[in-house]
Amino acid sequence: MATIGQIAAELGISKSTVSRALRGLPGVSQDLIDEVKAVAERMGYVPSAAAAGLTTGRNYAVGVVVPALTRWFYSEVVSGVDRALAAAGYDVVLYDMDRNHDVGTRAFARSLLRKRVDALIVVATVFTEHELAEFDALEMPVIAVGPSAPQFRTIGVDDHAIMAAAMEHMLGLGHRQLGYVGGYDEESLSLASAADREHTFMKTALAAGALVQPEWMLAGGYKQGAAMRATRELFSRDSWPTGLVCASDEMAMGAICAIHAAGKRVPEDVSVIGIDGHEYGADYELTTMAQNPQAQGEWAARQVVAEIEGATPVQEFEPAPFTLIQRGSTAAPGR
Amino acid sequence: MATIGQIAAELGISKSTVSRALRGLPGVSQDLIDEVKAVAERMGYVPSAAAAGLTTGRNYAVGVVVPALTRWFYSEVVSGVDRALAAAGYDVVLYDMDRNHDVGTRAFARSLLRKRVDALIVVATVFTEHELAEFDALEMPVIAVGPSAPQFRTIGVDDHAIMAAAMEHMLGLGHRQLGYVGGYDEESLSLASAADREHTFMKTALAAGALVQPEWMLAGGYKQGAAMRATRELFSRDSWPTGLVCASDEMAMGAICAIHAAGKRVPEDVSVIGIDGHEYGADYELTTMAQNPQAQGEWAARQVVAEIEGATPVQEFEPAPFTLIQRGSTAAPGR
DNA sequence: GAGCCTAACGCAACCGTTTGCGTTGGTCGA
DNA sequence: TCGACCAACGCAAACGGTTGCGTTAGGCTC
Repeated sequence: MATIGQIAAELGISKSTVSRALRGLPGVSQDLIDEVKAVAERMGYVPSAAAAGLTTGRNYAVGVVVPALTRWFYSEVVSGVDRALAAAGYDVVLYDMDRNHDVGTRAFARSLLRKRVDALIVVATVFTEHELAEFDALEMPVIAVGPSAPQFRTIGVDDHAIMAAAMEHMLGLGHRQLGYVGGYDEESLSLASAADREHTFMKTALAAGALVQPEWMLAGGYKQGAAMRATRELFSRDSWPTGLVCASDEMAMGAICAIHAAGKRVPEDVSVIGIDGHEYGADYELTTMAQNPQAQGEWAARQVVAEIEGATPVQEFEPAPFTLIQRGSTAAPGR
Repeated sequence: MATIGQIAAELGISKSTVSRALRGLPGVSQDLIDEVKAVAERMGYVPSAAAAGLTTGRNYAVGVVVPALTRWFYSEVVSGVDRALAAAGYDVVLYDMDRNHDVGTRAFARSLLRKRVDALIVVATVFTEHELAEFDALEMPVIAVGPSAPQFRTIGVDDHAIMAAAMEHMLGLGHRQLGYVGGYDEESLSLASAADREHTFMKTALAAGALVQPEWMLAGGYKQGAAMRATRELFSRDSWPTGLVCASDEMAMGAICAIHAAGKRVPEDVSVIGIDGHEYGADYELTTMAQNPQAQGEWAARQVVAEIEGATPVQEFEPAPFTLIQRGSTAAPGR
């Protein structure tokens, strides 16, 4: 509860000296520094970010905009952002859009319009022209995580490439009858990722001469439960693919559950591959093309801090790495 | 980028009048109000929360401390907190402990020590005596979500009661051979919830004369994958229970998957009940004792805002409601 | 028409820190 | 011995709002 002024009065010195001593700036003798710090500790001094920010113009806080915090990918990204930002001494101010697609009324109506943050990290969000103009007006660094956003520096996986790699694995194993579990997550604010993955699946499958029935294209909404339902229905019919390519690990695990429920075996009867690198995948013996959302969040956080501290922003797409984790859910087709 | 002073200069009036006009305070004619607002809009005025907070002492922000943002329960709570806080005009400053059990070095080293937030919401976290003393020193409202914390106003489900209710359902169906999927989540900062649920399971089962083999007590770590593994192992043996009580829905869904993989049927061969009310439960036909973490978060947020705005804090436990959602995963035992 | 009231606005101090610049006293080199 | 120089510290003006109080002018009452 004590202020710098009170510490100064207590010691009979000036506020400026206290301020410098506390921050380790030159111009204060070591003896005085020790003394000031001791008194500050004793008086329970707590610096005011508001007051400091007033003069310096820096808040040591960055805003994080996320479509729906409860979804796996987004929470992983935020977790990574938080970790890296904490290490750099910054706070994270959270904006969960939470099914509210109107970015403008949410994010802007709140602390963006109150100069509370030094920068912004937006996760998998698309913006209108108007909103982009507002961003410009705010004149703060903006970094995007997810599908490439041409307006900002973006980090994310190349959805075409990661799907192509997954297909390469399946086709390499000999699968030529492929199903797809994908669809669109209505809570996401960007459909680009889902569209790209589905597109590349189709293109790659057809190029390899694989058989893809229209009824093998399943809409799982990027959710485990929905994927399980859809897959269960697929295997209640009289024809099914030898391999199932899932646009996310959550859906893949749902699919595996449905396949078991249908009395079939993985991978003997049907192979399953996912995309994401979900924590639970190991227990499900799930083969997957793993990306690392936390690392992407950390990268974005470091980048944003660098820009705040003067680095010149580069406006290009930073492709996040992905790697095949081969486990027990994929094998050569049995028949 | 404009300030109040610049607006005042532009109009040839005083800063105080601009301030009052912008906030709709009395003492300004309607004509002037309109004029000020128009000029503010035109000049792209953005209020500074730091400057306002300096004089008022209010930040319109509350800190949220969470053990691990990526876990279902916590992300749901935070989502609810964010929604309610946004509605009240407050920002949320996030502190993800993220496997870092040392609350002191994380939360306190950051903006708590910089007076950035008006209050604190702590989710399922235990504190040391020292940390509690620090909280007291900060003199700000603190609300807890999760297991009852005697030091704070707490909202959460009564873990004994919710497990007892789940057991009542299973015992009522006639199950007398019960397995348990629980264990401890090593990422949680509080073991009380898991311990209470397991304790009540045991007590209730024994009181009803149910058979519980030691090897039917499964350690799922509150995670879906681990629960699946443990359950798979259980059903690879030669004796198994007729009903499986799971301490969380995630584990229950993992268990269902394992049961299917073992070639058994739900609920014909084994009934499964979960606790939580997870979104995916419906697709899994999962019977569950549903709680509502988002609603708990919202309640905590509203409570904290009330206390910030002067309400006298009441230091008692607020039991969160729960309700049985009966679906297809439970039935009377077949044999 | 004098006195009073009130709406509408200005003045200036204040919130807690930071920072450029001015002021000391002492050390050092020539 | 005398500037020169520097380390160590103080002064005071910002930063951008908020707020208590003072002032003014017009309208009202009796």
